[in-house]
Amino acid sequence: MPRNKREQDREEKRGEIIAAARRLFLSDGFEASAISRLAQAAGVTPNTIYWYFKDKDDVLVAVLEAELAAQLAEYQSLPFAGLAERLLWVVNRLEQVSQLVSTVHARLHASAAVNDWHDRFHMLTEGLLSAEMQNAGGAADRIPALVKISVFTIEGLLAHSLSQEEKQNICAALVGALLSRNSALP
Amino acid sequence: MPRNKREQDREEKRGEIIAAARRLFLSDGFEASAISRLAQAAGVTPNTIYWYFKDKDDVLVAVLEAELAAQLAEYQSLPFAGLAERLLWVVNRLEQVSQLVSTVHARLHASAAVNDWHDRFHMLTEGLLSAEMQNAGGAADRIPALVKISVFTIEGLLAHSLSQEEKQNICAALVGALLSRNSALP
DNA sequence: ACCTGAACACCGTTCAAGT
DNA sequence: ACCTGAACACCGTTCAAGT
Repeated sequence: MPRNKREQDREEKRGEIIAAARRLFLSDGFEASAISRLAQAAGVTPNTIYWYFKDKDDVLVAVLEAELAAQLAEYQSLPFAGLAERLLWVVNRLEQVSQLVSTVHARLHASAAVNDWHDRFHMLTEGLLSAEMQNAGGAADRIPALVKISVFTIEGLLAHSLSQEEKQNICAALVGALLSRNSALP
Repeated sequence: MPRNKREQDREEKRGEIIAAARRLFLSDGFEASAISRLAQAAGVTPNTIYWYFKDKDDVLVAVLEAELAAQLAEYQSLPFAGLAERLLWVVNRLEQVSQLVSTVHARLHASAAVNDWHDRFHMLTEGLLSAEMQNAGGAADRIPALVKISVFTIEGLLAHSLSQEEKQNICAALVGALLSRNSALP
């Protein structure tokens, strides 16, 4: 957090650019959101963006960090503890920012910064899911692979637009597989 | 197939451009393969590409169609019939063109042509996998969701670079879930 | 029908110059 | 420290002109 007026101003301006970028990225997508349009939406000149950010992918990472921080705060204070409930909450939240999710996967191979953020995100979320599963009494040795399958299934649900019915069937089948005798989760 | 000399020439030239594009897309990625470089690799002028293809995404779709046709021919004449064996073969083949897989997902939202091809590809492959599962004696009503989870897991394996050990664990867990009592596949 | 040279509009990014 | 105007190199794509 800022330690003086100058830094506070800087953070404010950065925050405005990030907010404008988030809006544009979500509505039009990363590629269709030119730096010039982004600057216009934030009320600055295109090259001003480069005073606050290294490049366009750096703006994306800043948007992702802000979004993650906000969602994580909500997640921590969720009023329910069940695995299935918490999983569904996460999927619903991710669905609202699915445009960002696909952008991350699209920029992964072009930007080291996005790749790093993506790695950290997976470690964090898979750590959380792993903890939830252990909490639910799963056998420790089977959990890592089941976590990956769960995460990949969620990513697949987000990337491919499916009907509500299909989504429910898939979620039910996934939870069924997680809870089956075979996977040693009660 | 071409019906006269003229059409044959046309198909030949098209094929050369497609071959050059496949090479570049796989080694450098779609975005890094500028039309100008693609033209140079094929021995033509940039705007000649536009005589044979509508736009850059149309070149991508042509590459995908050629690749799919080639792989499908091999798949049909596979010497083994086991579900796990055939699944592993598909994953290994997809891994060698994972750059194309991620490109498809990246262009999905920007190009209607790529989106259409992707839809057809999923219908085809999910149809095949569904048939393999029924062949293995799975309960018909549970198959669609399990197919989706399998496909999403494969896509996840391709998109996120994992160690060989992790991949094996995930594949084993997936097959375990497919074959479990719960999923009604013997 | 096929291919080219030259141009167009746009992109992300840089830089010297201002305050 | 912060911001701008102007430019740079590059991109996908188009088009009039040639054969």
